[in-house]
Amino acid sequence: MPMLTHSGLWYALDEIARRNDLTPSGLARLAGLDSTALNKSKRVTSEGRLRWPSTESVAKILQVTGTSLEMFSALAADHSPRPNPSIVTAAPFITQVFLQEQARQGGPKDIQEMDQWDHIAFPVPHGQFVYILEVSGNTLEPYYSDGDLLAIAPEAPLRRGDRVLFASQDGRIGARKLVRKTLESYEFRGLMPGDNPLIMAEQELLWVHRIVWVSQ
DNA sequence: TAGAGACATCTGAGTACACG
DNA sequence: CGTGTACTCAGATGTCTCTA
Repeated sequence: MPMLTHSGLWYALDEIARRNDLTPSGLARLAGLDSTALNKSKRVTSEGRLRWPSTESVAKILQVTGTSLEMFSALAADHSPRPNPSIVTAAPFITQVFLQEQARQGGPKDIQEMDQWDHIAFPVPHGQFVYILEVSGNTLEPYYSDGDLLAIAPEAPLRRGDRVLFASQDGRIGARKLVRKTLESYEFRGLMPGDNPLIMAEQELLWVHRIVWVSQ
């Protein structure tokens, strides 16, 4: 169960502003709050104590932007810290368009062998190989939007509740939460409560990789 | 538009007390 | 003894104002 963290909550509010083409000040005004209510300076006191927006303020922001509580929770959870992160200085950096093209061609099965892409720095669990996927288009919405970066650990063991990225034999790329895996199939759910389950046979899938980090 | 300080207002924990 | 209510007050959040 993801925790609602201070950074995650403020990240979610910033993301809601960004997705509505607003600055934090603009979002605050739109919600009927003081324009400085979402200032960076109002998030931590001069003594270093974390400040949290009231539930009333959050409710107003969700209402005026038409953002569901589920979406807000998902945004905040996406920014929750992973346990024992370490800084990986380099990882293959590929686009969703490229990944989809590879999936249509029946691959790639072993992304770790790819090394001709850009590299960036980001935090991931220690010692795991990862690659960075830049989301393009709207095929992963509402979970991930154009320009989001996902760190994918293709060799990480899959566990119940993991967020995963998968490629189907017909070239589709999808993001879901893994509910269970049997010998013959995978059962997924959407990242939002109430999303319909998705059951895919093992032979329908090219690969299923664990999402270990998200930067939006 | 954002940052920062001062101040107003609100919230909730703690406490005391009454009542069944 | 358990529960409900009223009160106090420290701390937290929101607003105002000024500056950059």
